[in-house]
Amino acid sequence: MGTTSKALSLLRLFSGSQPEIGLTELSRQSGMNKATVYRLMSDLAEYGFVEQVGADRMYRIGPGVMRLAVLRETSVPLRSIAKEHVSALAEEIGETTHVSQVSGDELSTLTYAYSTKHGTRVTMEDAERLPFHATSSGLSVLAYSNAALVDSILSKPLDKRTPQTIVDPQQIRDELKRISLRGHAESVSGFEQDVHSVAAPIFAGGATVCGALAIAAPVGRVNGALRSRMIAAVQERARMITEMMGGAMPVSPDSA
Amino acid sequence: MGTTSKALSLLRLFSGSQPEIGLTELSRQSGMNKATVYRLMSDLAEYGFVEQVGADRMYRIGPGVMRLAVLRETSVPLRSIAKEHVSALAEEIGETTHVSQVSGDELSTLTYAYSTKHGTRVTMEDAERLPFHATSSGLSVLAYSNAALVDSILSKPLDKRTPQTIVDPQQIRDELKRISLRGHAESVSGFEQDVHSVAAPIFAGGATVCGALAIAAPVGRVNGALRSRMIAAVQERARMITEMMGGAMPVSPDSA
DNA sequence: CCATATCGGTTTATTATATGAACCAATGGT
DNA sequence: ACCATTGGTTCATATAATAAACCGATATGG
Repeated sequence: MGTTSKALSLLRLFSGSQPEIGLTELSRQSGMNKATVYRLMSDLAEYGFVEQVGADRMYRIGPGVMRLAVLRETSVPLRSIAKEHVSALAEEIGETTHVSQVSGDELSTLTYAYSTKHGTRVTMEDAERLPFHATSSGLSVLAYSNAALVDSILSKPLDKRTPQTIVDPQQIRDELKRISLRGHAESVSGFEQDVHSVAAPIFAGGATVCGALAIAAPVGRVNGALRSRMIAAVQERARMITEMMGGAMPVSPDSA
Repeated sequence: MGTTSKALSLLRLFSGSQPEIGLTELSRQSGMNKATVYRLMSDLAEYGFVEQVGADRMYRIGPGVMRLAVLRETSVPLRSIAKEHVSALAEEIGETTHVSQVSGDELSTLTYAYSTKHGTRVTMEDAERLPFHATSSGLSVLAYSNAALVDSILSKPLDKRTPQTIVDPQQIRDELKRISLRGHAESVSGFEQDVHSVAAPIFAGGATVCGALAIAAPVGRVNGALRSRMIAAVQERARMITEMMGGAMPVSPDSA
């Protein structure tokens, strides 16, 4: 594995639930020697990708990534456009909404909004990685992705997150076909027990899928009427986000 | 120069005025061999830091940086807090406002807002690097930075952007002392001809300066009354941003 | 239409950089 | 006082990176 790849892979270890990580723990999680990790993190720090904080000198993501994010949003303003829509959608439907984004073979939460309508709600974690196979967002993205990504995802061991999680590749492929015909994905307890979610894909740069918009609600609150409203609203908002970014809805899957 | 550093230095070549760069041009600007650039960019692309677009396969910043930016904002929400304040301040004062952020020895524009009050305005460029010595933002940051950063910046050749740009290190040091006493910096045509700007520092993580808030207006519109309002407003808003991030105004400079 | 220039991309002998076992100082817990 | 664990460092050895030269494709000018 190349040196640059090793350094970048260290950045992937940070998460919403673990925003700060010490040197020895980074070595443990990455499987790299502590001296190697120290050198790589020093290089990353020099360019602002990480910084050390506190008396125990824990690492966290640094300010240097912000300039790159600003540049990214100049070209593909997914997060800034999505932010407004997830807020409006959360208030319209009264449930948690979120947008996730594809980067290579990873899907991660970009922004989310809670509704104040209920005392309980489905909660989110910043920048959380979502499994493609077990979430409505992931499935709606796969339904419009090229065969290479689908094959890559389905050829790896699929985690059975809940008793309801589908992990048979052929069953997933069949479901992807159905999703591409109806334009949205739906998951009941596939990722988290007792959470019902629906998602629709978002496209950029022509008809390339770049993420998904989803609504998530406790199973007990989702009756037929709410379910219909969720489906219609998530598809309409996803279409609006796509249009605002100058993207286009595709004519068929495997269009990439 | 280490391999990781070479790769990361390539990312610095992207800007608001040059969001897409081809392979050969990257080689030219970086001084590295084209084969080397190709390999390094391939590694960066694998982790989502860059992607290639268009028939000519130009590189641009990729989606992978967004997850890191979300994590960064979880710890230091400077951009999201600043965004609201620069909008409000632009409407309050009627001029262009912006927040910039320090990353190592670089200062770059994080977010900005225009006022709709006038037909002409000072314009900004996304993620633009700002020289410390020639901008009110840069000077207000230096006035509260540790001696190592000040020495580093002032030991390099300073660019005389306009006839009014101060480039004598001793004069700048004297000005930094005055800025730290009054709590704001002011620049008239120091960075751009006929632009008058005032800035105040923003602190995070205790009393560490992390950026600055600035107002910029055409020289001809800045009379005594407007100038006083600009100074008072930028200091008050910078203090509010600092407090919202859990930072603290310092008691004296060189406190880091 | 042809020659030339320029681009993105590739190869591999040679060169440069990275690695990690062993070590150190500091800190916290028993 | 002892032990465990942390962040940080060193340098002989191992590994990866480099870049001159090359290729195919495309665009341009004569």
